[in-house]
Amino acid sequence: MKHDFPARTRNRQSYHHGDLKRALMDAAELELAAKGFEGFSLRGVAKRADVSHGAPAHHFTDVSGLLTAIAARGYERFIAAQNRRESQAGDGPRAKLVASGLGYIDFAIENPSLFRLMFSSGRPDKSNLELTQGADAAFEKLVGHIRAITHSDPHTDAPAMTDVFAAWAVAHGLADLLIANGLSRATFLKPMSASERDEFFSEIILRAVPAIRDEP
Amino acid sequence: MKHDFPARTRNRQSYHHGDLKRALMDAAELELAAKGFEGFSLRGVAKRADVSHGAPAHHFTDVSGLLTAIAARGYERFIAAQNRRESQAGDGPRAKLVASGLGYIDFAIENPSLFRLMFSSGRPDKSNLELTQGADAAFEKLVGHIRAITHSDPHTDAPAMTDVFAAWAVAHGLADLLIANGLSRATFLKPMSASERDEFFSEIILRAVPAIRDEP
DNA sequence: CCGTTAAAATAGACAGTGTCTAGATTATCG
DNA sequence: CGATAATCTAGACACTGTCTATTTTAACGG
Repeated sequence: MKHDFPARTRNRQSYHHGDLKRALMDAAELELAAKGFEGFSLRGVAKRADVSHGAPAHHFTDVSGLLTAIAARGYERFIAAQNRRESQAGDGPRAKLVASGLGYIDFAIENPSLFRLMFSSGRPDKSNLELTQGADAAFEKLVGHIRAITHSDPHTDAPAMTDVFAAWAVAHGLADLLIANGLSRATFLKPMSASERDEFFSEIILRAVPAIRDEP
Repeated sequence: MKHDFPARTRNRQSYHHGDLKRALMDAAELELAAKGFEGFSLRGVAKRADVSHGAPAHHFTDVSGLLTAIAARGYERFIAAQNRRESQAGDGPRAKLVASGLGYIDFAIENPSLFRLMFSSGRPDKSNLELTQGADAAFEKLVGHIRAITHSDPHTDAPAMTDVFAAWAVAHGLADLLIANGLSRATFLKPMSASERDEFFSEIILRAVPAIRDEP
């Protein structure tokens, strides 16, 4: 016998958790937001879920597996953030594109560590199906906006695909610079209110897809 | 007596290294390039420099100090990469701006981990003087390009500062997406040669600063 | 309902990490 | 030449991720 004292040192009704997988993902998001991307620890996640340090392995294999799951779920919120902005936006396809970009930036500001995990780290397993599905969905959303503006399919029309990447690069660049605090260089001109900031970003996003490409 | 065997187990002439600080920085860049940003280890750097694991602390305090120094030195190469492109470019200020952006991207592709360290990680100490000087120099370089195009000073003229951030965001977004492999979505249309890729990026960068803003 | 089997969760061990500290070695300079 | 400071070493500590044996519980076929 290895353990000569009761194993149940944790305050939980049953030995089995019931829904540990989800609980671990919730705990992992908290850990990520609290400790940041660098200080993230698998054992810290286990502590948050009030579970032994080895428990996560059974559901996620290793830390990369957990982070992959977190990143995949992140795409849902990522798309939700864009939808939120789009529903508040005006009608035209350009307005929708701009709103989508603002949602992109919203998401980065609200979840900087998760954003970095998803877009700027090699940690999630990019061959994971759920992850690639999330990324594909986000990409196709953007593709749809450009199609609505240009009336041509980016998947077969190279100039339209250029528009896709121009818009993506601008939104991504703004978001990444923002959470790296690079924009503090801009606001020293004058501190911006929320609506001023939206206006500032909107103009920059609009430049990515020149009006000349609009189809009536 | 604590050490009962000769302390000099390393194949070096003298106990003192001579130029350990520089040697550690070189080793750290190798380690960063080899193990990537995640797998970077201070002890691994010490091994590369053939020095005890505690030696780096004397020159850099801790791992953050070493990474800060690496990031600061990274700006020199970052600016050099831009200068290389600018010297090959045509005359006009727009051509110089585009070249600078292509250099931005070159740097990211050639040093992806270093790029991430500099722009997308909280690890370097941003209050460090040499680091902020490097970042400022890079920023002022861009400011100069926009000033040459618009003939107005971004530091006092808000529209010109908007141009600065538009150009910065586009270049940064393209670079960051590239090293995250996001561009693989574009090249499935057709694989691009180096010059085609330059053309592709150039067009996108140009959109950031509309021609209407040119001053003769 | 019971016994067997699979799943879920535990705690211990191991190598590796960053940082701290005491000690050993050497350069520097009055 | 001798004192002092700088440099480097090696051991310790707490922490990390992963592996393994073990315990507890759920699920399910008879």
